Amino acid sequence: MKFEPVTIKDIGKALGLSTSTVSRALRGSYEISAETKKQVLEYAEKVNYRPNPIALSLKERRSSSIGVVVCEIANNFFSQAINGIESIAYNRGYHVIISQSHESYEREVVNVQHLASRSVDGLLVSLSSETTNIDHFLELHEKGLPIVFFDRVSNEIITHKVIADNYKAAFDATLHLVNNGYKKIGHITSAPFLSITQERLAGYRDALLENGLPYNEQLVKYCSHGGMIVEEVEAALNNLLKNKQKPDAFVTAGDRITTGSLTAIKNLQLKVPDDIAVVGFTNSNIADLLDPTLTTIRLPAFEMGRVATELLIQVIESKRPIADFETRVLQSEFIVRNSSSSLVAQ
Amino acid sequence: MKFEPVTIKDIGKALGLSTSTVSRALRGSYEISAETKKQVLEYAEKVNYRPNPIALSLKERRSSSIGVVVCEIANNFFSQAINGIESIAYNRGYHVIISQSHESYEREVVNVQHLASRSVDGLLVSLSSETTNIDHFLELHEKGLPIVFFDRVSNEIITHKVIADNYKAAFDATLHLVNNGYKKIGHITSAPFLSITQERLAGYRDALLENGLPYNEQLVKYCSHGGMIVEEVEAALNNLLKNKQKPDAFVTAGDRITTGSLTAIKNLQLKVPDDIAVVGFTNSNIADLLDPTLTTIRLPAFEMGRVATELLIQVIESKRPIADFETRVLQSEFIVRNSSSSLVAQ
DNA sequence: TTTTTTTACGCAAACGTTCCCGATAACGAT
DNA sequence: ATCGTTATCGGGAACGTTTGCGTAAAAAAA
Repeated sequence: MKFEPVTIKDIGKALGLSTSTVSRALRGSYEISAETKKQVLEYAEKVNYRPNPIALSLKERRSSSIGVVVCEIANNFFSQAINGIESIAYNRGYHVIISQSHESYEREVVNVQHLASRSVDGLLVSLSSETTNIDHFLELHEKGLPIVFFDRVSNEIITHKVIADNYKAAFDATLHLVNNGYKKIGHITSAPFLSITQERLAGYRDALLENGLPYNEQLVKYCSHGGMIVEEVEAALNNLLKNKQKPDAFVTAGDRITTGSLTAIKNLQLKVPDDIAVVGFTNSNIADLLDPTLTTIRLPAFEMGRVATELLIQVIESKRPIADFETRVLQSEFIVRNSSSSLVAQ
Repeated sequence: MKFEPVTIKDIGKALGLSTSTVSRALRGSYEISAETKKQVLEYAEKVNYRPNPIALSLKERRSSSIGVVVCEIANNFFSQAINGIESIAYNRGYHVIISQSHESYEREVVNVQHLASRSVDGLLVSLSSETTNIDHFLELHEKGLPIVFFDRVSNEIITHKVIADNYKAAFDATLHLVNNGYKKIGHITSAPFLSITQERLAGYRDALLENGLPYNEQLVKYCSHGGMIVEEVEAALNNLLKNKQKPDAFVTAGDRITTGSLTAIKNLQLKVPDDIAVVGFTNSNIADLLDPTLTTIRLPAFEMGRVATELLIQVIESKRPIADFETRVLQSEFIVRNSSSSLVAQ
C-alpha cells in the first residue's frame, strides 16, 4: 500500500521550472515574477500539493510535535488536561503525541526515550507514581530538550512547572470535615514520592494540627499505583477502617482513588456520610449524581494543560536558552455536597 | 534551543569509516568484518547513538505513526478505546497521534488533512456527529492511505470497520424496559446521520414493535452535537417530557447524553425510576455509585480500539492492496441495576 | 552604444539514512 | 602468471525541502 503525494519536484517538472523556483514561488519570495507565482500557486492548488513535513523536519531539525507523558488518559483529570494541551498545541501548529506510563517507571523511561528519538520538539510530563529517579529527564533536558512538568512534578529538575494548589486544597478539604464535626479523619493518597501526595498530605496534616486534632500516621494509607489497581484502593480502605481508631471521615487524593474508595465502601455496605464521610479529589463530571452527592476538590485540569503547553512552546520557540523557570500554581475548586454533611446538623 | 544528536556521519568521521560502512555495521550486515562491527557498535553505544527516525521516514516514505480522529477524548468510551489503540500500536512500533473533532465537521476535515500531510501511515477514525459527507476520507483512501473506522462508521466507504452490536444492545435495553412493565419508552440519541444512532434507533423501535408497543417518533429526541453541549441534552429531555404521552422510561444512546440526562432529571427533581426509568449507553466506571444505580449498556471500548488498530496495521504492512474488507462486530455488555427496576415488583 | 543594475530563475548543497554499484586486496584455482 | 572468488569497504544517489550563490536576459543608466 503506498500513497504518492505530489512533490515540489513534480510541480517543477510539470511546469518546466526548477524546484527552487517552485519552492520560492510557494512561499511568495520577492524574486519570483508575479506570473510564475500565479502559475505555480494555481497548479499546486489544482494537484492539491501539501509540503512534506518530514522533509521539512529533517531540514529544519524540528518536528513541530510535542510529546506528552502521562500515566493514563482514561482518567478524568488527564483527559481534560490533554484537552487543554491540544487546544493550544493545534493552534500553534504542533502535533501532540501521547504516551501512557501506566504508572510504571520502566514504561515511562521507554516512552520518553522513544519520544526523544522521534525528535519531538518538547515534552509535557506528569510523573508516574513509581518514578523516584528522573535522570532520564535530566539527561535530555541538559542536552537542550525543552520539558515542562505538570501536576506531578519533581524538584530535582529546574524547568517550568504547572501545578494545582494541592496544599491549600487538601487543607481546605480537611478543614471542612473538621468544621463539620468529624474528629478522626483519614487520608487515602497516592505514592509517597509524588509531589502531589506530599503537598496534599501536608495540607491534610496541618489542617488537623492547626485545629487541635492529632496527626496519626495510621490514618494515612498509600496507593503506590495511584489507584490504577482497584485492589490496592480496596486494601487501603480496609486497612484504614481496621484501625483501632476507626475514622469517621477521610480525604481521597486522586480520581481513581476516590472512585475506588467509594466502590469499596459500597461493597462493605457502609453509608456515606453516616458511617463515614468522604471528600475526594476528582475531576468527574457526575459527582453530583452519586449517592450521596460527593464533596469534591476539582483540579483546573484543562487550564493546567493549556498553561503548560503555552510555557513549553515559549521555550521551544525561544532563541536563547531560558534562564529563569517558573512554577505556576493554579487554583482548584472546592465543591461541598452531601458526602461530608455536618455531623451536628444531622 | 537546540539539541544535537550524534549521527552516523559523526561516527564515521570519528572512526575513519564511511557512512555506508557504519550504517551496515549498525544493522549487522554480513559484509562488514566482525572487528569493524564491534568497533562501530561499541562507539555507537558509547556516544549513545540513536538513528534519526525523521531521516528514516523520509527515505522509507513512512512515518511509523498512526493518526486517530475522534470527537473528544474526555469521554469514557473514547479514552478507553484510545487505551486499546495504544496498547497495540506501541508494541508494534507505531506512534499514536490523536486529534479531536469536537463533533465539528470542519475540524474533522482540517485534522484529517493535517494528519495526512504529516504522513501518518494510517488513520483510525470515529466520525463526528456533524459529518454527513466523507469525501475527505474517500479521497485519501483512494490514494492508498489505509483507514479503519470504529464505532461511528459510514457505509459510503469500503474499508475495515469495527463496531459494537448497537442494534442488539438497544433492542435488549428496550426489551428490558418493556419486560419491566414500562409502556411509554422514549429514546434520546445522537445526531441522526450517525451509524450508531441509526442502529440503536432501529433496535429500540423493533423492540417496541415486536412487543406490541407503538413506535412514536415524538418520543425520539436527537442531540445533534452528540451530547457534547449540556444544554442540548437538557432541551432534548425537556422536549421528551413535555410530550402529551409523557414517557415512563427512556433509553439514552451515548456517554454524554446519559450523564447529561441524569443531571437534567436531577435538576427537575424527578425520581428515577419512580417518575421515569432510565437505561443508558455509557462506559463510565461508576454507574453503580449513582443514585439510583444505573442500568447500562457498556461498549467494548478497549477491545474495539485493539481490533481496529490490529486491522489497520495489517493493512499498512500488507504488500498488496487489500481486496476484501471486513466489519467486525463486538459484543456490548448489558448490566441491570436499579434505574430500570420493574414496575410490578415495586 | 556600452555599462550597470535589476529581475527572474537554475544549480547544488545540506538535513540523516539506506542501498545499489563499484573498487580494492587477498587468495586459491587454473 | 592469469583469472575468478570472496571479503571488506567507499562513493554517490535518493527521499523532499530550503537557500546561498551564480547567471542569463532584460531594463535602466551612462
